[in-house]
Amino acid sequence: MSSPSDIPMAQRKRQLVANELTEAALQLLAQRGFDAVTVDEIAAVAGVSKRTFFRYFASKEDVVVRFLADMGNGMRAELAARPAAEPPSVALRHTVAVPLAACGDHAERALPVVRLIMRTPALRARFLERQAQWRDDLSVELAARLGLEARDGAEAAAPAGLYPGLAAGMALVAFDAVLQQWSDGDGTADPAGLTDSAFAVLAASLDAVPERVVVPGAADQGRAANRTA
Amino acid sequence: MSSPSDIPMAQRKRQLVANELTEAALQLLAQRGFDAVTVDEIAAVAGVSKRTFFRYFASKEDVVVRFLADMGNGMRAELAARPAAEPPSVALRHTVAVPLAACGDHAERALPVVRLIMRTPALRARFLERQAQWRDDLSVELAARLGLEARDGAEAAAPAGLYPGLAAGMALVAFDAVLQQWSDGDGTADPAGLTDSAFAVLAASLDAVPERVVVPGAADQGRAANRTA
DNA sequence: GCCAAGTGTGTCACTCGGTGTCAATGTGTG
DNA sequence: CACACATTGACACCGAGTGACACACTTGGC
Repeated sequence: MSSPSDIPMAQRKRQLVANELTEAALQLLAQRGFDAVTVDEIAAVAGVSKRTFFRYFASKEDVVVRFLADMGNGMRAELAARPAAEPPSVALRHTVAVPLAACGDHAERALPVVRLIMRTPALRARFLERQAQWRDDLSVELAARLGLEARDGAEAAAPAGLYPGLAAGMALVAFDAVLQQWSDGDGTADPAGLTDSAFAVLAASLDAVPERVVVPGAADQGRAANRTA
Repeated sequence: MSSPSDIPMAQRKRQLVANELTEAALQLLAQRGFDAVTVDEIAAVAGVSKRTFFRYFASKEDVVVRFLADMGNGMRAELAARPAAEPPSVALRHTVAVPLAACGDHAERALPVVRLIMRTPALRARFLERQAQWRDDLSVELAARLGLEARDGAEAAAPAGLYPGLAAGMALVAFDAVLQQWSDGDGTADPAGLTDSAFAVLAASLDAVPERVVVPGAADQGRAANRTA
């Protein structure tokens, strides 16, 4: 970037190639299956070389998973933006509900991709790995939100240190369960409704925040759990 | 196997090669990292050819993940063996506690492997994929245990249909969190204690079984949740 | 002892995912 | 026009994984 004016130009060209590549990839992969399509084919359809494909995507899985990757970024931002007064169950429910709702709204495009991911082992594995990353992100966001500052150096193994990770994990279990139900069906199921149902099950544990935490919205912050210091 | 008498013979030879292979693999991989070791090297150390390696393991990841794979089988069996009177939180806690305790007992061998898996993206991904499989297994086992028979044909998206998957998922979130904490530390942490702490957080939701389920052991199964049918 | 049949293994050749390198091209700046 | 910089294609290369074939080795029957 030698000058400010070529940023928009080169940037747009880059974006255009990326779109072309994802378009070709999703088309071919959804149609013929993940293993039956080579990277060379995808690149050829997009009009570029194999080498260029790998300059845009880290792996063959990446093209597909990236398509849903924005979800993760959106989630962390969404959680950070939720009012501090909300109990964890509500804040986390909205956090996962946003990308899920996006899926439901663009079912025509999202459903085939989600289905492809869910039933292709290699893609499912990469997707779960990404979810684990989201879990860590949500975990620190949640800890900060609740005033449970994780001391970076000494990571205490106390229950209070376990809660954020567990809560974030639970939220993502719900996320995954909804996605699975939705992709198993014919797309007519409502992700929002499924999300509400799932969080109705999880809410009890989500709002039982350990330690000295104040959760204004919750009627009673039972400091129940705290054994095995 | 042309005769019954060669089953023990050939079988033992097979087992011996498999052991040799895993031994060599774990040794090399834990020492030099996953990407820095080729399958040819592993096979050479074990005294066989690359081709033979792939006759025993489906992939390079498989050698490592298989080492912890028995966990999954053990879990389903353990859950099935728990007394029916136990509330889900207790039954599931024991279910995941068994393999976790096994890790703690054989820390010398298990810790390096767990560490390798947890911090190698490719291995972590495959491990999570396997956990997803366990989740499905535990889910059906749990449904059977609670009398929530999943009609195979028509998979209803009702809350009652969501619960088993969520509960199993929560148990595995705890499992994963404990494993992560344990592998991050120096191995002196007690998996059993961590497991108890984790389930103390999750218990409230785990025992809130929706619908007409009877959980004898639980003093109070708040059937709070059940909105948005 | 010899000869099937079956199984495990090594070798070779090959495909495909993924990476490093370099030369060519294009684009914006002085 | 000359210069720097970014992007690309072409090529070579490595490693994972697979298919095919030939060569052992074991086992059982004659």
